[in-house]
Amino acid sequence: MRQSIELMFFAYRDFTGEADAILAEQDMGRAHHRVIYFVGRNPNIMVSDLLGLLNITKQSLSRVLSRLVDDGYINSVPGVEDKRQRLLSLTDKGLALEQELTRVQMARFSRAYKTAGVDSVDGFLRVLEHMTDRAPPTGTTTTKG
Amino acid sequence: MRQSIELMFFAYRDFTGEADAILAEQDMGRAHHRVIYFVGRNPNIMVSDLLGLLNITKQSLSRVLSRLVDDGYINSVPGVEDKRQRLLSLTDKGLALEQELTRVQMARFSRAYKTAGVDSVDGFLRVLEHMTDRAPPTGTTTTKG
DNA sequence: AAGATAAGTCAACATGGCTGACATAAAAAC
DNA sequence: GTTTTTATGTCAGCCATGTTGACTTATCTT
Repeated sequence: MRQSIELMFFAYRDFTGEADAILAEQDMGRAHHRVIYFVGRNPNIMVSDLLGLLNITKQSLSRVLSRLVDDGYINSVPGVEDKRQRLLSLTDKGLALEQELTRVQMARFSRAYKTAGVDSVDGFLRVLEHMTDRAPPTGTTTTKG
Repeated sequence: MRQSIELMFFAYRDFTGEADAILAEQDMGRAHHRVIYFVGRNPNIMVSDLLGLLNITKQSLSRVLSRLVDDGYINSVPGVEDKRQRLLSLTDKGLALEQELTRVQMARFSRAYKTAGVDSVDGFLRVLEHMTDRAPPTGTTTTKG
């Protein structure tokens, strides 16, 4: 049980470590990564929805997002139905970075999945889902009902 | 695969969230928690070993550790064999806080383990172990060799 | 005696959270 | 059509926690 807590700490630290190193090369941090990642996963997301996903204040987001837009990683276009909104999406440059970052993290998962044995994956994902406060997506890793 | 990355992010955030709230009541942060936790797990650990575990600089640790010693959460006593060392251990007060924090995190794991199904636990731990850069402790969650 | 090690300190800096206050444009409500 | 609410952005400052570099002290090792 205590072992679980400890593993969670080390696993997360190492999980984010590689991506952090790549980001550091472009003078970016984990915050930039999260924005790039969630915009990539949710194309044309509006700012307030992104805030909700990230669970941070708009002032915090602003510092990071402005930089990403200025540097051409993210497009910000006014909504057509509601012109107050800024709809966010990755540029080609942003997509490239997102993929590079995702690649190293996926590689870590692949390696862990392989060495732990594929039988372990289902259980891993099931537990992880139930660790969050969010409603677990129903019918996802349900190999067994 | 991408889902794994996302789950990892949310699971860790929510995993630390409850403890963060308790710590905030005593005007402490996650850094204090980590120190309390690892000192609790490694009684009479010396400072440089703790630094190695936490992977931070002594200057970073100093701010947090000084406070914990001053406020009576942690004992710091010179080593008997090597008087340069400061051996760290939890006081009763420190132990009480550590247990309170660990309790909420263990509760989250219990809940997740229960709802995900006990069959999932072994796989979860196996994968988590292999996610880290550290040599996975051999023979731990090995239900199946 | 000289050098290495364990620990601590001072100073300065970066990142990424936070609050509060305020501005603007557009939509919604009346 | 005026008012209010909403979506966004911005300025200013605070806090926690990480960093580097330089230097001190005590103690152990050689």
